Amino acid sequence: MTVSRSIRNPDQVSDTLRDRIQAALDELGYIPNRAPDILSKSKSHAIGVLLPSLTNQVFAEVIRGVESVLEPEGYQTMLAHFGYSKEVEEKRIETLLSYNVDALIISDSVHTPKAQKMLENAGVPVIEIMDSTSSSPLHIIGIDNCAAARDMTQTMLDRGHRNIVFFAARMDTRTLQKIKGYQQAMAQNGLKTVVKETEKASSFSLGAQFLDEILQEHPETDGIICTNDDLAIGAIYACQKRNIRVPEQIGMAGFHGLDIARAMIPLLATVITPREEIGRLAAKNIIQCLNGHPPQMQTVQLDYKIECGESIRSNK
Amino acid sequence: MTVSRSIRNPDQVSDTLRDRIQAALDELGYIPNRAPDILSKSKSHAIGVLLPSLTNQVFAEVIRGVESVLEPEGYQTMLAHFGYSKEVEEKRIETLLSYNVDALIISDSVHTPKAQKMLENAGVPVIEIMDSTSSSPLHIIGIDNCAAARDMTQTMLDRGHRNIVFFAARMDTRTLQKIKGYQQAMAQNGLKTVVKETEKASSFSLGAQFLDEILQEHPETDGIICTNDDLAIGAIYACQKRNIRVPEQIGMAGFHGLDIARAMIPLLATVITPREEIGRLAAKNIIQCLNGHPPQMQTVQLDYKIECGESIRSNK
DNA sequence: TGTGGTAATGTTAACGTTAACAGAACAAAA
DNA sequence: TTTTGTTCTGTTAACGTTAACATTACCACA
Repeated sequence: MTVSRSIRNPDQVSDTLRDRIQAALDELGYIPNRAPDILSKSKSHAIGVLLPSLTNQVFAEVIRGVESVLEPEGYQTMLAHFGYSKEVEEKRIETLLSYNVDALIISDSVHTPKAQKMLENAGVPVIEIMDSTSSSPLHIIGIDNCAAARDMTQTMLDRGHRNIVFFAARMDTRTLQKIKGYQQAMAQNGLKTVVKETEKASSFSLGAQFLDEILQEHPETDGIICTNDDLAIGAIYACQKRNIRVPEQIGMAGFHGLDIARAMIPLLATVITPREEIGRLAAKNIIQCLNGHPPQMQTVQLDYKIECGESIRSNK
Repeated sequence: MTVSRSIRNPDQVSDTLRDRIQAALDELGYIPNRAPDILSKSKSHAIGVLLPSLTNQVFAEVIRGVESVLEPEGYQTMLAHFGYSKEVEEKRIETLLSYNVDALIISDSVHTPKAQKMLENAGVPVIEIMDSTSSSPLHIIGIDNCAAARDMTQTMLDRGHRNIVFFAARMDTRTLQKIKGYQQAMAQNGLKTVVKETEKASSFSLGAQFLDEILQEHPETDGIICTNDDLAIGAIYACQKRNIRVPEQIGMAGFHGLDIARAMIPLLATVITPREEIGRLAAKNIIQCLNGHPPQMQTVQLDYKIECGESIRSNK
């Protein structure tokens, strides 16, 4: 007990004893064991973060935001990912809870019934991030993907692109929202919609492949809006190989504003999303909840920004 | 006790009781608690993975490799990152061990003395990954970064580039190894070396900035080899802006072979590294150790591949 | 010398699960 | 009926830490 005290409240232990204890700790290379504390208090000082993917740059930046807040507060981040599979997500939720995480950050609103029940009964704060249009009963922090895609589509329409196609991948909730926004904008202008989709992950090569296909299927295409920057960039490269001028012949827009999109030539038109801010805000909310201050608003909607770049036509 | 048994060895419990137990579990939404088991057996079924950064694509792919092996074996991956700071690394090692991870995968050979001691006394398998030339006493899985950089430099020399400069960033062990290899190749050919370096992270924009600077400082430069693909790609964009022809005027080579490097125009010359394989092998070794089969070889050196792409001159 | 107070150190119990052992229930054979 | 064996269910202790309480040591002052 005195050792325990000496570590946590050094001033309650006499100088002599404290020095002896410290010497012993150093000699033994003592590392405190968190398990008993987790067991007796059901508090692990770890926050579970459940994301679809880690290789996706977007989520990597969310993580950075989360950790930038949690780390100074002394919380450990416990990451898990489920590869866009609801069944895997269910298992991951159970695993994270079985480790007694103090809170959960999740990134989708649709779950298996069992997962849903676990989240409701978890007894710890749960925050959903990414899409603010989610119908989830949880506290939500994200952007309006539908409106963002609608805005970007309208921007392209305003600049003279008409036969705009949507490149989708990984048909998750957010991509579906973006498609919805694209369709709304097109419908408002009385235009037909074409969506290329796949369950595969978005990538540069997929963008190139989609471009080749769309030229066959819809040679009239003069604009493309993509669910992710990498698709758009891959498609631009494919255009360059075929000597198709961007944006004169085909306009190209991405989503997220990754580092490369803002460095490449032509500068990519894209929707800049506050990924790191989403992570930071989610983490701040978690901390507040854990300190007994539940959030007032159920949904926090963050702003996105349409960046026109050089890959769509310029304003008349 | 019967409930515990019913979950772990259902056939040792009578049908009636098992059904009653199952019904109760379902109704309660029971989630097993791992803490007591961790406490009494010091086994958490979690493996700690300590990386410098998560946002770096390279490490994201290492993680994917690790998880592809650990997950089917029923192990949870516990990720931590230390932003290239030895002090933060020390804290992270302590945290991971305090959670009773069953093994550790780390990614650097230089540690604070305290961290070193913790690793030695951890009592769990520790594997170091990434650089096979490491002087670490641990089991190592990685590639020979020095030889890879030497090979790439020699390849550029063979193809007529002479005034080759090295773009470095984030001066970690691996980057230092690459610089060494570059210097060896240049020295063998009696050529002078120039290294641009910074403690900042590599990025597209840093590559562009470095290019602008090197044109001022060393206008004779006709080749650049970069510690990471993003630097090289950023530098290529900067060349395009200045109407410098790649590879005719300046040859450009990257490192790692990221997805974009293999899709862009011109195709980037790069060293393709087996990042996912490193992760997979490390995880497999961990599993073996935990099953009581310590690895025979201390160091496993994996192959890299020089990919010439279109950003260095073609063979005479 | 004792008294009172404070500073320092010690004791106990609790957390949830499971290994190891103990006991009960039941069936079949003597 | 008792015995023997088998199947099922129950009891106990242990894991390492710390909150809460209990005790001891020490010092100052009368």
